[in-house]
Amino acid sequence: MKLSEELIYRGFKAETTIENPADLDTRENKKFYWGADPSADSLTIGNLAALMMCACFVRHGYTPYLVVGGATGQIGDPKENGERELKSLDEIEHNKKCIKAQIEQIIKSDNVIMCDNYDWFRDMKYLDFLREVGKAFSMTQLLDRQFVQDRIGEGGSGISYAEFSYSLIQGYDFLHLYREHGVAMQLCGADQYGNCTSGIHLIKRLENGKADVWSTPLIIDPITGRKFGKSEGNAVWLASSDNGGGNFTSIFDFYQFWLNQPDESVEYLIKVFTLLEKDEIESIIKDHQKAPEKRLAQRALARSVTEIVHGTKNAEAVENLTKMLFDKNTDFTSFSEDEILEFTKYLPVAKKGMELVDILASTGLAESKKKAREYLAQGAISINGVKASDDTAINQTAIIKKGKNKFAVVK
RNA sequence: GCUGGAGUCGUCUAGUGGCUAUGACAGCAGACUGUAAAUCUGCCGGAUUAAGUUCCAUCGUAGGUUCGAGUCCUACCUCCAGCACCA
Repeated sequence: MKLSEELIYRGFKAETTIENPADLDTRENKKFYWGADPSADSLTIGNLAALMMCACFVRHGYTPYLVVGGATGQIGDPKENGERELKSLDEIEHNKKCIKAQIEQIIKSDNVIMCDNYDWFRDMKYLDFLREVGKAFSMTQLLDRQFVQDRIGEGGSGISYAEFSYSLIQGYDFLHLYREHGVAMQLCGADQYGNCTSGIHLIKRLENGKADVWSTPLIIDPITGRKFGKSEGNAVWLASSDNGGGNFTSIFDFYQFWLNQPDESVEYLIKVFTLLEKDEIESIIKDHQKAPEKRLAQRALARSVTEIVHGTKNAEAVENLTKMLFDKNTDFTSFSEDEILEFTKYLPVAKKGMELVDILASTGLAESKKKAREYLAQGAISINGVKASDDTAINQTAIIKKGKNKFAVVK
């Protein structure tokens, strides 16, 4: 499949300045740029969708310039509904490192070029910036942008000068990469399209050059219609919370997230988030439609995404784990030492001898002891496959289950 | 700078001195299912208890008035609108 065909097949096409997608196949300048701000110490599956698109370009011979926004991250990309908290410089430094590692894990290619826009902003002088970049923008145009309109005026939440200027900074990135490396195309999520066009504008204005933007639709939660992202509070993180990774998403939960996708979304998600070929996808979807209760498509999706993000070994392990934990015939008391040991790598662990309520709270199965009691009363908790309703001490090795797909090990 | 309006749970929202801060969405759990969707039921600040038992917190921040404050007063912060100043 040609690049243009694949992009459209996988649903990676939203607004773009490229009139005929087929131009992408024959384009001489096969360099593109994509950027992410270090606003957290992990990317989410929203970023992953854009990265999968980048990977698609890379597979077709494009050279990626991947920018971590050390400078833009210090300002913050304006949201629709309110000013962002400024991050401390230390935090940004830390976030940059984490995000870089994640990007490298997903875009595997020898000619990836990683950049940090702080490198070219560090020594930028304010006056120089205004004279060169500021002069190239008309205030009317800037004020006309949708998010500015949303935030200024009746019912708006206001916007600071700093955030207002964000788009110029990002625009300058594009100009810089165009000048220094001859990059003439930017990839982005549809929400960034406006920012990207600032770059095009600058390149045209100052270099009399032609540059393009290609954007991918935002990944929308099909049920709620909201996008997946950290601002929405329903983030699925790429970083794993296993081995003390804080509030991120454990590999097991990550896998479960995909496995639980409704039938209506699975085809769309599998195209975006996996590297499976068209005929593979088609045959999976066909089989899936014949027997949706087998969740074949969800399984393929979950396996494949987990593999991309967390590696084959982890993906295999949680897939296995899932099989054992969800098989109706499983006798929970018959697991071997080795199997239990394997569980503890991916599931929260509590020491035996503790009260059940404490176990639930300390493993995070319940957010608080109060919740733990509530779950017990509702019959949401089972021990080794048997429903529990009382708060007793657990003195043997056991698998605790809360709800449909949250587990912990007592050992 | 002046005048007026606004700030309530993750989000939107009701609440003009009276005890228990509405309602919706999102989220979580139960039933039914296929670890799906839809539907029905319950929960939805924290701790504590055999127990809705008791305690604490909470309507932008800090004070005050009052037996009693989300509600009234004062100051401050943030936002919006209009006017003025400066152009």
